Amino acid sequence: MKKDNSTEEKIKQAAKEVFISKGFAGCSTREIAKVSGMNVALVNYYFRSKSQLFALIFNAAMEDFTNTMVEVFGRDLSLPEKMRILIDKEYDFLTKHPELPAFIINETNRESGISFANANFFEKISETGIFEQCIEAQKNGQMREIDIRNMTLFILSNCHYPFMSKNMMKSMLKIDDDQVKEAIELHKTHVTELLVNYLFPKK
Amino acid sequence: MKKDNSTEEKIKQAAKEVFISKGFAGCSTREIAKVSGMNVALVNYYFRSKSQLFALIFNAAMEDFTNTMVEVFGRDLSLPEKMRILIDKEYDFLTKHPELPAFIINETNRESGISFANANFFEKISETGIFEQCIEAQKNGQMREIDIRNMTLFILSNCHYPFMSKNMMKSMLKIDDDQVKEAIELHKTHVTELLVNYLFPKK
DNA sequence: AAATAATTTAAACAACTGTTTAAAATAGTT
DNA sequence: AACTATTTTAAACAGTTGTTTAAATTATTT
Repeated sequence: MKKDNSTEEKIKQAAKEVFISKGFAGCSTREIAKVSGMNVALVNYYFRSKSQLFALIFNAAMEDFTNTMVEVFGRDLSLPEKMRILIDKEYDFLTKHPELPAFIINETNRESGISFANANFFEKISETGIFEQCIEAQKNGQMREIDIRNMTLFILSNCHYPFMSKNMMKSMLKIDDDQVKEAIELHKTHVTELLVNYLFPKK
Repeated sequence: MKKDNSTEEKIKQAAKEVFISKGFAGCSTREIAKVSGMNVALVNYYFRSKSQLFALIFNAAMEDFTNTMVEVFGRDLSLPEKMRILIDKEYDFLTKHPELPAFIINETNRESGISFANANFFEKISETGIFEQCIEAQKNGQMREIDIRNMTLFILSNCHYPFMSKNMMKSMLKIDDDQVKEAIELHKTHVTELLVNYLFPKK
């Protein structure tokens, strides 16, 4: 009945680790069992099937993934301030969880197509009032006329992609881990200026 | 001995299709055989193993993937012109091959780590003289002081991500295929202005 | 204390995995 | 025509897959 060091929790932690780094198709229930220190039967005893365990992990990851955006958009700040803080927080989060964007995008593209419990993302974003704030700013000429979807795409592209492409960059540009880290840190400041300048042009 | 409709070519085509849409771990040799209309033994008869067949497909995909950049950078044009044409061509290419960026990034992140035959990408880009052209433009104050690695990352982020995240966007923003297509087309023009304005600021 | 419920284990299941074998069919050469 | 080399086939291989079973162990309740 204890929640912390229970078998259930151990398996969930192992599943999180294994699923996120190898993907649904790239690992087996036996591997998850081994990492958790338990056996195969226990995985299905607590979670019924590989798919159900995966859905649990995926939805939690999705939640983490969208949290920052909802939280920052909900604050009482100007749009440029929100943008700067959001990018900063996204880079912080992704530095700690660099595998997450690739995991989510991959699994979202899987043939089987996930149930997607976090489809209420749109509502959550909507409730922050960010849309109204953008429309207001656009009316006042403080913000470029741009669809919110494109703005979102800008943010995600420039925050997620650098982390997703780490290994590709390493190979293509023949640089090592430290140089990648350095490049990403520098990139954050570029991205901030890039987006703020474009979305909220002076003059 | 004929090259075109041979068994070998049929299998290669099927492998390309299956590998790119499902990934190495997400498919079996039997599936590739079935799609090609052949049987399992023939796959290994012509390509020795699943891994070797995959390496073939991956390297060809990587080649296609980097071609546009090498080709456009090699032209005799100003940097802003190159940038505009490159983005246009990337979006064209990715409209035809939307699964490619996710495929390459995924497989590059696989634990096993691919051999990466196309590690000469850096040389190819280097030979176009783009680095010298950037340094020259930066000296003349026509281009922002930015590392070429970050410039590359900007281009890739804003071209690849929209296609990779198609399905995620569909779910998150609750839009359909047509709206995604529309948003991406519009996004291309934003990306062009975004990058050209930032990299080559007026004044 | 015995009786009941929850958890853990080892073993089995059928289906599928990548790969190999050896025989059959076809094509090419002499 | 007979002979050789290439291609194709069906079947088998050993190992892995997700999942289930039934017995053994532990915890909880009476």
